[in-house]
Amino acid sequence: MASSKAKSGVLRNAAALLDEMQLLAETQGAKMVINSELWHACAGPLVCLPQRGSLVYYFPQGHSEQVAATTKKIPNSRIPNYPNLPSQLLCQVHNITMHADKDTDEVYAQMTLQPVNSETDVFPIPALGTYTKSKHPTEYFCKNLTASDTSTHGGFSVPRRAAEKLFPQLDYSMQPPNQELIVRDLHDNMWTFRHIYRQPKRHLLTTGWSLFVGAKRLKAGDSVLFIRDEKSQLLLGVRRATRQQTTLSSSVLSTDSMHIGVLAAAAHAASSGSSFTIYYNPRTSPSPFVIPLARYNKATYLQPSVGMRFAMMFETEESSKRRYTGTVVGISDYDPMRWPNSKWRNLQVEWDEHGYGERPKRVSIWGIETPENTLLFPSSTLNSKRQCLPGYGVPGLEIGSPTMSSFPRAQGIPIVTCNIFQLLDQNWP
Amino acid sequence: MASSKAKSGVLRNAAALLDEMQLLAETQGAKMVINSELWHACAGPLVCLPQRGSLVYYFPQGHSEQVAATTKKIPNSRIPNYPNLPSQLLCQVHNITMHADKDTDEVYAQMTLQPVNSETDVFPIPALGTYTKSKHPTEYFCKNLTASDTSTHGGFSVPRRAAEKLFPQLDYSMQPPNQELIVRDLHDNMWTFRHIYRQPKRHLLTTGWSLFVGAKRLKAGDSVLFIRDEKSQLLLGVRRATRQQTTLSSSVLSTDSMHIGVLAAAAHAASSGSSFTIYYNPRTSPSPFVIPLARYNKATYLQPSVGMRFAMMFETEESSKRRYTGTVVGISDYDPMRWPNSKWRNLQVEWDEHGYGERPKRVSIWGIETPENTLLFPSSTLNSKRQCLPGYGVPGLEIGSPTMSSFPRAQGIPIVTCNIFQLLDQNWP
DNA sequence: GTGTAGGCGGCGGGCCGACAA
DNA sequence: TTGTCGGCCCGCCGCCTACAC
Repeated sequence: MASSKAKSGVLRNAAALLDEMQLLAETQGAKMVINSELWHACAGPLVCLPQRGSLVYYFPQGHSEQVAATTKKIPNSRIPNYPNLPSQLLCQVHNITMHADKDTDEVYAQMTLQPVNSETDVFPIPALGTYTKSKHPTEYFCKNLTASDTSTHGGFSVPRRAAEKLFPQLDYSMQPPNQELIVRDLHDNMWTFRHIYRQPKRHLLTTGWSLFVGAKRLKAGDSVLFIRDEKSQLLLGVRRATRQQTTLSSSVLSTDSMHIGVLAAAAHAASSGSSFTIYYNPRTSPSPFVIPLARYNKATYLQPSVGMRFAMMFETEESSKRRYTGTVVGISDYDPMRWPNSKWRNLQVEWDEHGYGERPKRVSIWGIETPENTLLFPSSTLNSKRQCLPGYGVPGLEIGSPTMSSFPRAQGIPIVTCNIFQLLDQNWP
Repeated sequence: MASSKAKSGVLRNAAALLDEMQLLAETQGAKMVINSELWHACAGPLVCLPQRGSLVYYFPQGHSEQVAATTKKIPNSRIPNYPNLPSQLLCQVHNITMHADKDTDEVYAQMTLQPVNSETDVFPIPALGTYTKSKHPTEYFCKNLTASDTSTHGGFSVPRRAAEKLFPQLDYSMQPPNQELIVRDLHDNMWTFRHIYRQPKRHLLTTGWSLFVGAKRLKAGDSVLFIRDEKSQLLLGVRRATRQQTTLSSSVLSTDSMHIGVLAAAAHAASSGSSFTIYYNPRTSPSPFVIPLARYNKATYLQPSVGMRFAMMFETEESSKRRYTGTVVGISDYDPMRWPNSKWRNLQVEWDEHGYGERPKRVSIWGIETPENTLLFPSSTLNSKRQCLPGYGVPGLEIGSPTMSSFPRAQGIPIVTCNIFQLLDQNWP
């Protein structure tokens, strides 16, 4: 909070304005609770958030990677070392909130992290109901917008299965069958679309659609997604094509200062015992850098070894999940000078498949599945269900469930109803 | 520069993308040289930039103020102290470039500052011609947009004197007199407007105007400004109303991290002897925080005292300058805990006039004019002309010059053709 | 089943006056 | 001198059908 002393010296009108803005921001933050399922739908099927009150490891290197990806600048060598900042910092999640950029609808999460010395050094924090639960929608579809979808010339062509699965049933006795859809976005804005079923048999959104495209500044290649949440509300989200993404909004801080700011803030919190605040941008960040302690412990229970086989989840073009397999070919520091003995991306890997969507040459142990970590914790993986921890549970086990089979899956992915061992046997040489 | 080692570990496609973006940004920065006069017109009549190669004092407190004003958040108490970072850091300007935000046209300057130990510890840096000279346009006008100007219904009503002064002469034998204007903006985009002179006698911009309003997303209350530069080119700039300004583009760094990043970057540069990069947003920052050494020395030559009379320049609504007078009522640390003995805003002042546009209750000595500092350096103020250092020279002396009198001045400001002593006598009790 | 293009009707963008402040 | 509004026209937004793949 701003102390009255700090304010007294500032320009009077400026201070008043600041107060007003701050209040406004806080008020909005308080009343504007983002729909969790829609947020996760926009974030992607692999993204999970830690729970409020839970313990996590914070990885400064991963946070730096997110800054680099956001600014599209690799930090130069002028970044100082922070000898007191470990490569992984045990923290309790004091607060976590979901947000979406007012302009771009880009989803992000704000977390306040409190460094702690041990797993027992925690502060009891009441959970906030289901708000921070990472709940992925079970009914949704995501469509990559075509030139026709985004042109001013016409409306939006709704994939048949999507309309049948998500939209209210049409009265097919009408000529032509049509209805008005009212859908809400991440900011709780209402959008109304005319949904019509026309010859040749197809579902279209006409009136209202171009307003939406214009307001969100959608271009061909961007995606829209519709979901039906647990209350059966129809909701609507947006995902930008990776090419455009956020225009690097510098003009405030130099990229060097951003990198320094991220590290210095964590270092200061670690040494002073105070909390610090970070933003996590799931679609910008190359990898998550706030990892639940349980997941970390599970993954690091066994030492990795060169030659070890593993699998890892990736998001497909159609916003579903796809497992790729590979082999660990080396274990070494990613940045030996700055972060010696860090577990961040210390596994050098080779992938069984090449081409179509590059995959990282270095991964962290908690980012992959191995026969070992699955073997040792079968019960916890069975309990993970679709709640959180995707890619760390054993999603292959659930493929046959009604939840998963109810939605079209990516082409070319074998439907596997066996367990993890069979799965690994099938795909691995 | 990014070391090859740093890159080798990153995702391959990500690294390639980053390189590409970096190259692109550098190329654009290199070829896209912003018109200095237009930049200064947009920045305002009081804004001056230090010269490349010159010596300056960098004030971390002022930089923090800019961050606070940008994010509209006052930093909380979690910001660490940087005992090795002095309240003013002597630096050489290694590089300075003018920029404008692609989206908002907001002007800002990027500076690379090299901390130096003394005035003799400098590195010879070739000046870049006139590029970094702070040259304010002599012929310009700035109009606050009305509801009619920005509505889709009509065009733009050009103030008579502006059209006559800046636009090419119309052929008044035509019925009605009209011409096509081609004007360039900060990004070198070309805009064409139909300029027509109609009954009742008035100048209007019609065709093309609404495109411009739409593209720049101008609203009533924003300002447009036309200038004619030294090559007599007609140029066009934009200024947003202070209310909207930049939407705080967080979602990357927490405001705390920004404040920490600013201070830590400067502290690191100071202790390691490396350079650091900052952005200066003249229309957001409450006060400039990179002060030319010469100006600082001139201002601090005499000790300020309680009861001292002074004058200070402010920008008027019409983008001209206006001098306000006041009295020093106290000298004390602005932030005694964090920045003891800092000269930043260490003067508490009272203003002779109240109301209409709040003025700061604390100022820095280099921000004001006193009879003393004028007395001691009369020759340098006479040489300053209209090049740079406005508000620190004695602009009152130039008011009678052809340059100044050639343009309409703000209403209600007495035209003063006397020197600074008479001026002070006139306005002060 | 879905992307794209031609046809064309209607509505609002935008140019002109008029009028008032 | 200049801000705003009524009138009105034509350009293009956007809804339809048609057709290709």
